[in-house]
Amino acid sequence: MHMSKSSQTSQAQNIKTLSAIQSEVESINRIALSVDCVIFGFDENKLKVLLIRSDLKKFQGQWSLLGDLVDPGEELDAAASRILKERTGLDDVYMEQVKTFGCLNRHPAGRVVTVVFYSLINIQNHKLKILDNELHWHDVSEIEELAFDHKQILDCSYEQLQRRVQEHPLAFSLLPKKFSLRELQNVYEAILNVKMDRRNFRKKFFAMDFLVDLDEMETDVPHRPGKLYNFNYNKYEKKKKKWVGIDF
Amino acid sequence: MHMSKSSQTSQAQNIKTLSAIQSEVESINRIALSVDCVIFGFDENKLKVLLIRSDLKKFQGQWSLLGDLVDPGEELDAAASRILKERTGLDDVYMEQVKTFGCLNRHPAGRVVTVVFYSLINIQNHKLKILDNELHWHDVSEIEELAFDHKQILDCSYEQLQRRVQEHPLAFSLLPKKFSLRELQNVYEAILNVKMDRRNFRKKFFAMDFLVDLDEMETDVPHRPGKLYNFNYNKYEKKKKKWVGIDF
DNA sequence: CTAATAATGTGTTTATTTTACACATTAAAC
DNA sequence: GTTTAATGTGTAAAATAAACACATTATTAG
Repeated sequence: MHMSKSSQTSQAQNIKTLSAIQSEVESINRIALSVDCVIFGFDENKLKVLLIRSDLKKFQGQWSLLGDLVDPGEELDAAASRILKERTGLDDVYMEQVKTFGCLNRHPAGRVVTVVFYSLINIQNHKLKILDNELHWHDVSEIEELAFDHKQILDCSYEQLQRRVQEHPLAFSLLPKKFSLRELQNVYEAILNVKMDRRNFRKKFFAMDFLVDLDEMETDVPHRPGKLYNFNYNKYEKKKKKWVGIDF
Repeated sequence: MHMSKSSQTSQAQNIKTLSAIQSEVESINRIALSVDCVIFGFDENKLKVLLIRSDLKKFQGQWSLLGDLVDPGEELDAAASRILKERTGLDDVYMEQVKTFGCLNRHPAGRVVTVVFYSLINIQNHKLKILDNELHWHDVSEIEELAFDHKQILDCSYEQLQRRVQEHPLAFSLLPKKFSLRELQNVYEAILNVKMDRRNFRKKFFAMDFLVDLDEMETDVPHRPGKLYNFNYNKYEKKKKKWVGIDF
């Protein structure tokens, strides 16, 4: 960052002292910083997102994403991890920064700029920590309104997830370590909102050669059980492709 | 954002008052917010980025991106536009948010979180406003070190540009309104750092059917002049494809 | 126990897309 | 007017993606 606004510079060299910058930071700064977490899960063949009842009067009764102010001594992703851990009990979770939302009027308490992260978690792995307010999974496709600008944030995060899941092996983070090809296809169909051909889907994943056949079968399914697989991230890291093309 | 840290809530409903939130914001907030602009241009068949000499003693002599603190009453993208306008004289420029960088120690003056935008401008359209410090175009491929964490920011922005340019018609923003197919190919080759087949490149763009043949020819080229085209954004908006696939 | 059900598992054919590749044409430079 | 260096064009081969049907297996219902 180049701080062009300051005029307290040593004129000869036009080089600012550190203390000049520091006081500049102190005086100008009237912006609060928060993080919001878009926590995606997958259940009942649907993409879900974790929401909580808003604790603001203005949005009473409405649902909102999980977020909190960032502590001045806290890294951004650490703040997001803290929120996730508090609410789901999980750490070591796939997380990615989405975008920062800073509209002047997005928060009724004043200027609050929020850095958004999305996470992918395996719903079966965790127990929700319902603390102050209700905490529930909601179908992403059925959400029409949220508190603050959180609908817009959710839409943006979902679109980013849709883009990323097509080029990176994210889908596995939504599933148990062992999964069937049917479950994997269900994840893709839910995220991308399309139907895929079962045979071509299998062919594609076997051709990639990142799935490990565990020689185990599904249990407790009301039909012929399928084989279980897991994803070999090491193999992926070695072989992942860099494609170059123009397509729009 | 759900502000779980506060304990000054109306206990019955667990609903916070606005003033409780406001004072919370006031007291907790010790983080400064800036924007940084990664301004890309294209010249001499190379991708360029606009840099300025750092005005911080600690980074004396090093180059840095253009940035500034965000005014509390200023939108994030407005701050980025302001910087761009100040330095290049241009508005109405392609701009996209990249990511927010907030490492605790990224700025020597204290906690400064910065929202990064990249812009694409046509170098021939503007006159640099060299104010306090030197302002120069640099080959992106030759930059090895920058002040602050700006090298990391540049790398991240460049990678985002590489991804985006393959799926969206951004390249045109780096060229004059009228351009030859050769120039267009040069932009892609510079950004993606690959060589492409001239015939296949032409075939691909003609098939897309977004280029308008202007019935004009290049002038002042030391060889047979090529035809000039421009890009029809309206047609693109109507026909752009949503592709769905899995590829990694 | 048997039959019906509902899912898994597997190959081939066709269409589409991408890649590789060569020669005639045009204007500028000498 | 000859040389030079770029533009402009088409086709064949290869790779990828899409469409498509039937036998198999475990569970469920009768």
